[in-house]
Amino acid sequence: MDELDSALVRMLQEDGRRTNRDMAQALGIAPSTCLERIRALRQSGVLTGFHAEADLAAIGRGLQAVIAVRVRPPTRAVIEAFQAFLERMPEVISIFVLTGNDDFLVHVAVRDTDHLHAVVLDKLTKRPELADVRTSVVYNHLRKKVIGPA
Amino acid sequence: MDELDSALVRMLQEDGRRTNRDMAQALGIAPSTCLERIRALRQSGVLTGFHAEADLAAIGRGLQAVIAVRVRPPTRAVIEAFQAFLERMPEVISIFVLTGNDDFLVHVAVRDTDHLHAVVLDKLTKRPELADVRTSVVYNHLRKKVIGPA
DNA sequence: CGTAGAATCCGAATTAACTTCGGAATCCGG
DNA sequence: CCGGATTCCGAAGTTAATTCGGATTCTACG
Repeated sequence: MDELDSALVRMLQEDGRRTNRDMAQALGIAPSTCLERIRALRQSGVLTGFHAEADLAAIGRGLQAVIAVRVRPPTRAVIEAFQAFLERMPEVISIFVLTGNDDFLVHVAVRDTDHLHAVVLDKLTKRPELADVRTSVVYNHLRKKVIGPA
Repeated sequence: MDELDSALVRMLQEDGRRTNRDMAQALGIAPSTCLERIRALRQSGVLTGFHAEADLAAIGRGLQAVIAVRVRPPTRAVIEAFQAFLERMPEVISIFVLTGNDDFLVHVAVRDTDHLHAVVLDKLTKRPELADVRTSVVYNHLRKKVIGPA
């Protein structure tokens, strides 16, 4: 993980389709060297994948919310079962498992408020282990693409 | 946005480096057609970008937390200034602007607990508009890669 | 220092993919 | 049924990815 590797990670976080040649030229190294570096970064688990990002509104899911959830009892079995349940819900796009008062923070993307209401009332509150739910609508969600080393 | 477009978005969300030829073959269309479809999806804003994903632990930021923040007064000027401040913090990887009791949910990735403590005490609580902070450590964060239409 | 071994890097050649574009096919409104 | 517009295809040309043998650099140890 030298300066070259960091630069490559940064460039690929910014644009996952930037060509190998282009990056090699930007860094002043040979394309074959650049390719080998990136292969090593993948192999070693620094780069975990490449993904396209889709506009949520464009695919009919323009409303986002975060739902704080408390489950009882907060045992491993209950937590893991509830997490598996969340993962299978198509409305869920991200799950935080937390310390503190709430056990989960569930990030959902839905069609509209009716859809959101249905998710909370018809899916979440159907679960007997669910002890408490607080839903907040998301006005805006910013996600940083480039994340540098500490 | 027909069935072909949805399939392409799904495939590229899963693997942003999947080749055009490969996807064309999987869908039974010509590579040139496939390319044109993807160009149109980008042009129309459905596909917003391609990004590499890096392992946070591998880049020395293995500890995540979500910080619920309330600012006073919750005016546009204050909210926007605080958001701009958050965006400039390198520890912040994602920001939710919310309805409800808290105004922001700040997702941070830091080196260790000392680093987290420093972020909260030395950066956030330095801001005079900050009225309330609650920090929760993240045990686990799952992010769905493939997000289908509603 | 000097050296041997390992790791890294390079560059040319091969392979594969992207991209363009003219023409055929299809769709759709009148 | 017809005309126009859109979409789709496939071949050709361009560019990029990938491989690999040799040269260079680094490193540990005598």
